[in-house]
Amino acid sequence: MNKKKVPQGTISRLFEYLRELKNLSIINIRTVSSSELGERLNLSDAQIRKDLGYFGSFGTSGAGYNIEELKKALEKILGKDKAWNICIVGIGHLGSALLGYPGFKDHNLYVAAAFDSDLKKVGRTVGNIIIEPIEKIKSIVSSKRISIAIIATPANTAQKVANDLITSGIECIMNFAPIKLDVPENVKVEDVDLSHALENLTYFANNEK
Amino acid sequence: MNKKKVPQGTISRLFEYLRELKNLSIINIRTVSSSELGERLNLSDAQIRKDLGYFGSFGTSGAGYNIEELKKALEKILGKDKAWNICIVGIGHLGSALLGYPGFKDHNLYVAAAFDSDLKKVGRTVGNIIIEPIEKIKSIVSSKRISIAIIATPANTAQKVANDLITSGIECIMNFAPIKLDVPENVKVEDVDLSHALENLTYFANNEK
DNA sequence: TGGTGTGAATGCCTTCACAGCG
DNA sequence: CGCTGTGAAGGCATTCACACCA
Repeated sequence: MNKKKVPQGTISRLFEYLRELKNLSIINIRTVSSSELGERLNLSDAQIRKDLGYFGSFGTSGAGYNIEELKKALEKILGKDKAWNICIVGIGHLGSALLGYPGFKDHNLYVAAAFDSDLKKVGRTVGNIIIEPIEKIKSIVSSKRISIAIIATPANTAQKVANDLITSGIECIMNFAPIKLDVPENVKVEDVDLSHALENLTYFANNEK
Repeated sequence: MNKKKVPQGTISRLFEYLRELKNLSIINIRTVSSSELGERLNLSDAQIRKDLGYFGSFGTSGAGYNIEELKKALEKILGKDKAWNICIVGIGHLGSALLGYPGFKDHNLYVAAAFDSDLKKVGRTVGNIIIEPIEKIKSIVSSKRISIAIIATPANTAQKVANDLITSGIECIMNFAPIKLDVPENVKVEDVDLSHALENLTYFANNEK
């Protein structure tokens, strides 16, 4: 078991492994080798063994990995065995879609609050969540023990919202606004800016053909 | 001017530079140095100079970069001076939100078609786009010269959709489905899987505190 | 003098290759 | 014999450091 820093991409790949293990489990396969798994995911066998190596030894020489065991181990590593409260800030087009997103519960995530600065929206119910005014972030985030926030506001208010969230003790932010948020080191930001992704594509379409 | 392979992250950062240059331009600043720009974006000055160096020399020794000039240069490099047709496949919660997303036109992107496999949805109009049956992908994508597709279908149909898109000559795919698409080398895929981003966050919340 | 452009150094991640184990 | 686990090698991206230029 290696205590060195785990590389960026390793965590994302562990989730891919877990997804694929579930698929294999469904079709009643019991065991898989790193090369079989790699072939299914377009990754090298060495990559997979190395990634797993950061967290322990899960395989059997000559036989590969027991799928049920590895699944359990990965679920533990990745925090899939616990539930998390999340909130969504900014209930525009995107925020509304997220409020209705059925995939959260698959990951043990529960939308515990929603906020918007527009007083016309405040008080409305979407799904079974009441939209709260943005001023209540501080009280609600801490009282409901929300650890993950999704920012779906316009760029110009995102930093202010982030600041409020941080003083309320948020741990993680998923940021849809097209700006780089300035946050302390102990807060993790995951940027999911649609424009950004699209921009990468237009660059490719423009240059690589 | 360097002809070597441009690193992964450089393109994304060029877009950040461009955004920030626009902000500076608005407040009537004419010139910026790599270190000033870096401070605003939380990046090192060397990083910025290196990134720009892949495409040419845009600065003046001792003075920094002329903002208007650099803006124009970046827009050209990044293909922001052209318009692109896109389509959206899978008009569920997410696909509908994307159809209503006002940000596309900011990037010169035009939604030229929408597809869904559910015949109850086919024929409906969202915004001013008629939802077409998924079987028409091949004919419409090529006839309307669509270069970018957004896949917002469930995971189990995403690969099939991708195959259809590829045979129709699509160049770029933005993939919201939680699977790794298998595509030829000349097609660029940008994964924007919400689950994936959320998973990274739960890992952080679980382990780094 | 202040700031660019860029080879060289560093550091991180992936791939290689193989000893060792079941 | 097949496959894991892991040091070593290799490759790619970022950072350093400085010659050179306005």
